[in-house]
Amino acid sequence: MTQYQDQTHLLVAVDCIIFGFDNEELKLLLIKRDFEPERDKWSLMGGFLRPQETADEAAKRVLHRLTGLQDVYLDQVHTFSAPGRDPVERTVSIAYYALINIEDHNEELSEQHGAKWFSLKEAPKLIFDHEQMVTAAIQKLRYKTSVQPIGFELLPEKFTMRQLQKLYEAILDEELDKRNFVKKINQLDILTKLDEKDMTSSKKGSYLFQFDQSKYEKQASKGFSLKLANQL
Amino acid sequence: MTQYQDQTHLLVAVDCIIFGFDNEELKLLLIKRDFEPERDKWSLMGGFLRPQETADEAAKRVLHRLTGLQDVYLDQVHTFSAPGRDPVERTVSIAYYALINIEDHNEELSEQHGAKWFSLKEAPKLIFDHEQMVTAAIQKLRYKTSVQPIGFELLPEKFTMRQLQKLYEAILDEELDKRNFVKKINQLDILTKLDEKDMTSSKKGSYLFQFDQSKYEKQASKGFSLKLANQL
DNA sequence: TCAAAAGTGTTGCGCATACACCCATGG
DNA sequence: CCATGGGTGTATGCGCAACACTTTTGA
Repeated sequence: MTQYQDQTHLLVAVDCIIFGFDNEELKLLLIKRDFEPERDKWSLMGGFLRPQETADEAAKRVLHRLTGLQDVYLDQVHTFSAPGRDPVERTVSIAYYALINIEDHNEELSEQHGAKWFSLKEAPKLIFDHEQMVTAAIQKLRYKTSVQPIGFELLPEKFTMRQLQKLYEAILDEELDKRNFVKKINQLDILTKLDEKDMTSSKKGSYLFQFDQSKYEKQASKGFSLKLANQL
Repeated sequence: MTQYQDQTHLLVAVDCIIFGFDNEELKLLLIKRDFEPERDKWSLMGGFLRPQETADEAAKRVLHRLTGLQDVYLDQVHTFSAPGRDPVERTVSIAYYALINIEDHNEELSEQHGAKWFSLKEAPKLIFDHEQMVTAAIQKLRYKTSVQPIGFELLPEKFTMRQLQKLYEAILDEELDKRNFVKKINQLDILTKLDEKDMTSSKKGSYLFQFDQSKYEKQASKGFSLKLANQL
């Protein structure tokens, strides 16, 4: 049986672009590298692919190690393979982005890794090609958001319309009209309006909503015909 | 300096989904595997990543080997990494799709590889996860086509509106209205109408058009605001 | 003269956008 | 009672989709 013995074997890694949302802007969870080269520089959380796992599983593992979270929304973005991208040794890296609720993650764990949230616009320089990865991830997130309603992973279970709107504004980086936004979301018919109100943001209080998986699936099967963003 | 010595090294490959167009439907260039396992089964053209090349370069190389073509339109689709996907040895594969003019490729070369064009709908079973790759490639191609005018790579240098329409219909797998189509393409303003006519398709003859790179760039910088497909 | 493909404009409707006022309540 | 954010409806215009007839000419 033919073997592939003469071929070069390479390191394969995953790197995770971890998005969070603080009700104002999109955030990125970055870690401070604690080994050479580039010690103390900021970087994405990553890890090498192990013999018996898929890249998706590796990304999940890496994410769990940093945040303590399971079942995180993950999406493969792009694979980076320039020979010199990691100066230590050639490594092909598969970039993933993750959407997590910023409140949920285990702070102890992430502190152990020297992790910190940065707003997208104030993120520090990153090592290697990690900034390219972030750029590609945002683009993909934006695209996904504009064709299908994702992003609820970034919010608490119960949220107000206002929060959701702020989230979309942060992802798309444009302001949206309050009334039109509510109309669109309601047309999507994937949320349940609760009887509860959130009283922290105003005197009147604002209704809380909840993502409804079964509604979502019903609508998804019809195809989301609704345009959430002005342009892709 | 920390090294990554304890980590598993893997084979990394690229696989190419090669699209062509015969004025009627989308075609796929497949090769017959001439080694075990799965000898004589149909497969995508692929190759292993070499020490000093990026994945993009590897895809170009593989494509050149099969078709004799240089400077082919290539787009990375997705990376496949299931541990058992290649039974010989674990291989992570980065899938690319390529758009080529079906008339252009070197037939000798492709015959040497036992390559053959198949219409998308009549393609044979493929080895490993290659069918998944094809599916993912079509989706990405469809998406790209609907947000920016690509696909001219699939046509001869001079082509008729009718050919272009057929191409879009093949990619999007839906019928388009002739008059609306012409309007949309004209609005894009990226083609030059020639004084020549193609006389092979009808008695009247139909005008030939040519893709105009400089017009394209001018329009691209404004962003293509035009919707070519009904839905993404 | 007829068959076959090419070329061309108009209308109506649906959807997205733009826009402003009242409500409820805590302080 | 007032300040703050929450919640809601309508009118307009544009862009997309639907639609049919005339032209050309080779056979």
